[in-house]
Parts: sequence; structure tokens; C-alpha cells
Amino acid sequence: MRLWLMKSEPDVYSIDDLARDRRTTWEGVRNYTARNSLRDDAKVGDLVLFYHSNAEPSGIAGVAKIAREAYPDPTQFDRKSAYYDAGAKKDDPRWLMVDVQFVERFAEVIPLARLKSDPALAGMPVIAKGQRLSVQPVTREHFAHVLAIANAKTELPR
DNA sequence: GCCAACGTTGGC
DNA sequence: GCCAACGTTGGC
Repeated sequence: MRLWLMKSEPDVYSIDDLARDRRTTWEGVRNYTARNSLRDDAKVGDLVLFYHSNAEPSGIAGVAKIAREAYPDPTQFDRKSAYYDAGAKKDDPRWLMVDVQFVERFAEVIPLARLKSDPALAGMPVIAKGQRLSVQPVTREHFAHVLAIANAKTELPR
């Protein structure tokens, strides 16, 4: 299995929203690197660190998992959507999305500053300056350490 | 609200 | 194919 970190602005969709909905469609990915990760590597059951961006504080808020593999994101064809893409063709969709299922909400958000200050998380993409990628791979070691920091209930499958 | 960093676009 | 201009992300 692979492990991920996915960003969402909590004003748009937060871990609490996911806890309420239990499952959601992850539409709106509009970056080719992120799309390629979803298309090529995201599998049902992969665990995801749910990251709050543009938040107070920004940081990791909980855990989700991939519930459906990549399929065309309908908002690319919706003129009324903020995610509309005039260049996307119905017979050759440009943008894909996955479905995501709630796993766990951390007792407290792990702030970005906390992540940055932890030597065990050195090299984790999300703490790099200027890193904007909204779907990032996470190593098993980093993922496990984040779960430990959060005193999480979630356990990493072997 | 500011602005650094980054990805994308488009002229050449 | 280069790269300047532009738009967006996201921390602060």
C-alpha cells in the first residue's frame, strides 16, 4: 500500500466535514503531478494524512483512506464550478478524482511548526518551503511517526 | 493582506 | 525549446 498526505482548506472542507459525511469525493485537483499520483498510484485502502491548509493552525488534522480509485472529475465540465476547465474534453478527461473515507480525527491538529521542528520528519515534503503539491506521497516511517505524535488509534497495516 | 515559491501559458 | 509574464498556493 501507499501512504499519502492530502491538503484541504478547512473553510472549504475539513476533517470535521469528513467525520460527518464519512465519505466524500475529492474533486478539484488541478495539478498534473497530483493528478498523476492519483491516477497511477492511489489504491483503495491507502491511508491518507488529512492536512488543513490556510488554517489556524495549518497542520495534520486526521487520517482518511482512499475508498475509490481515480475516475473523471465531473466538475471540470461544469461551467458553474470553480473547478471548470474549458480545455477538458468529455471523451478525454483531463482531471481525475478519488473518493476518500473517514478514518480518524486527531484530538488536536498537529501544527506545521511542530512537524518542522521534529528531526524524525526531516525530508517530509509538506514541511518544505514553497511546497504546494496537494497530493503528496508519505514514507512509512514519516506516517508512523505522525501517528505516534498524534497518539492516534489508527495502526499501519503491514 | 503580503509576498515567496511554484506551475502554467504563450510569444518568439 | 526558452523564458518572461502571469495566476495560484499557502505560510505568516
